Amino acid sequence: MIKMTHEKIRTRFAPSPTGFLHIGGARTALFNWLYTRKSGGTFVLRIEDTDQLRSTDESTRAILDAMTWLGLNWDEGPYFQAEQVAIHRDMVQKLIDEGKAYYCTCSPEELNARRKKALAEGRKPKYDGTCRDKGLRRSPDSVVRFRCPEVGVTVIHDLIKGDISFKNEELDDLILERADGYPTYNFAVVVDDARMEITHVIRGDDHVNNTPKQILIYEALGYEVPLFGHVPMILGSDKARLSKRHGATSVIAYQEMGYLPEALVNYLVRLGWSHGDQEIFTIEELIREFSLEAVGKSAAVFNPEKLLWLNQHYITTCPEEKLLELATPFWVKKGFDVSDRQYVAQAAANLRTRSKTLVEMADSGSFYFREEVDYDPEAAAKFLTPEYAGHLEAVAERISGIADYTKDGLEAFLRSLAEERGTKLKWIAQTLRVALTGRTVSPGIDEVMVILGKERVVRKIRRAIDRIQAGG
RNA sequence: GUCCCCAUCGUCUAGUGGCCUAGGACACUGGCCUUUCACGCCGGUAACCGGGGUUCGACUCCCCGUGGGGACGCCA
Repeated sequence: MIKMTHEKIRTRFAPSPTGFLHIGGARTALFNWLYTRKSGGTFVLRIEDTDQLRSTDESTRAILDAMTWLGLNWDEGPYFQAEQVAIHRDMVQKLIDEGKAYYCTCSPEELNARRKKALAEGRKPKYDGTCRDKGLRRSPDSVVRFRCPEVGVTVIHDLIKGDISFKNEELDDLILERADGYPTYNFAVVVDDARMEITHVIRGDDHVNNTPKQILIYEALGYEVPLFGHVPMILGSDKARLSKRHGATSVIAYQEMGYLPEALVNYLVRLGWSHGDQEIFTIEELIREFSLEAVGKSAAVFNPEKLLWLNQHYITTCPEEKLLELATPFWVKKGFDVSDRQYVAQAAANLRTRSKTLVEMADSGSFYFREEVDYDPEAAAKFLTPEYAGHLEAVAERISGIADYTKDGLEAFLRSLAEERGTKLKWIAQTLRVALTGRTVSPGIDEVMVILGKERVVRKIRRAIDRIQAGG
């Protein structure tokens, strides 16, 4: 309770703007966000755009949009790393002045050749120190390398994985500043995290091997070393790193496929983190219960089926007004008239228990919006026949006389009609189903009739009868 | 190749030395409900990688092996 300001937690999410927000990145951002919200800290967004060739504004935009969609709001930023080059250069100079870094003129080609040779000979392909003690000065194509300690051990006290130690001799004299004057990732990330006073660095565990080098740089610069938490990777069904081969990996793609952000967040958080046997979490619960200690240490396989299940859960349980908002755009995209909100809301409510995604809902509910029924050939061949035409005629004739035009009233009407006509409800229901929806699969036919309303029902039945009389 | 990490049902996981003849969830599956399809309800199949220790007692601790992942860029 004392020194609150000093203990305030500051985290960051630092994507590089070279593509869309990836599922894995989204989970990392989510863990950072939850950890920060739980502790009342500050969540910083920083765009790592020091790679001038690959960074694009479109990617930055896309990443911001995806985070917003997921509800991962940030408190500071976005900061752009490339805007800090002057500071990065000062820091590099400081290291050179102190003898902690040196200029190197080995060409990329040479380095590549040496790397290949080392690998072929079974050695670790680290920089061989050619320029380390040459005392070179800056030149047009020189780079700056870190003078890495050759003895000693560097240990990471990881919040998720526990202590991890590395022998410094295994580490490399990594490049700090490129020939183009821009800092490399491992240097820029240290300077920026330190300057932004990041207290907890939560990131993917593919960064574990970079961490000892970064710790050494923090120390060389005289900065305080933050706490680290490395979250395990997300794998595809073949246990290989998740990639496009395994299906959609972009967060926005899931939005387009009709997933709810709540579902994706809930799925992602349970991939690696757990809280007893609980599967469904509200955001409030997550903020309350989340902890890095409960994050597992092993990589997790991405399972689209479970995501689908969660999506269905959120579709079936969200409030009706919310559902209307969610579903409408997908029908708009199909070119349907959605001006009657009441009608759209009823259609969506009617379809929610049988839709795993909003796209599925929009597809299976198209009949609600199409005047012309799009008959499934097989279904029409089986039910839109002279044999069943009488059922349709009867319904069309009697429908205006149905006083209790509700689900129950219609069910009673159809049952008595079946009895009257000496058949089973099943045959009348299926025939009606094909006439009204074009398919043999649909929501309960009485519900469909209620939502469609008498006029539409009669029009569709007339059309079906015409079709039968025309001989299919 | 070297270094680092990991290892419970097909998948996500619970489990922190005895409560485990290992629990939940997804998927799969049998049944019920039923105007089709879903939903819902009831039930089922399915796992502690292998070998050594430590201990009265190991899924839980230690070691080795095996398997998987990651890193080894003037990418991040």
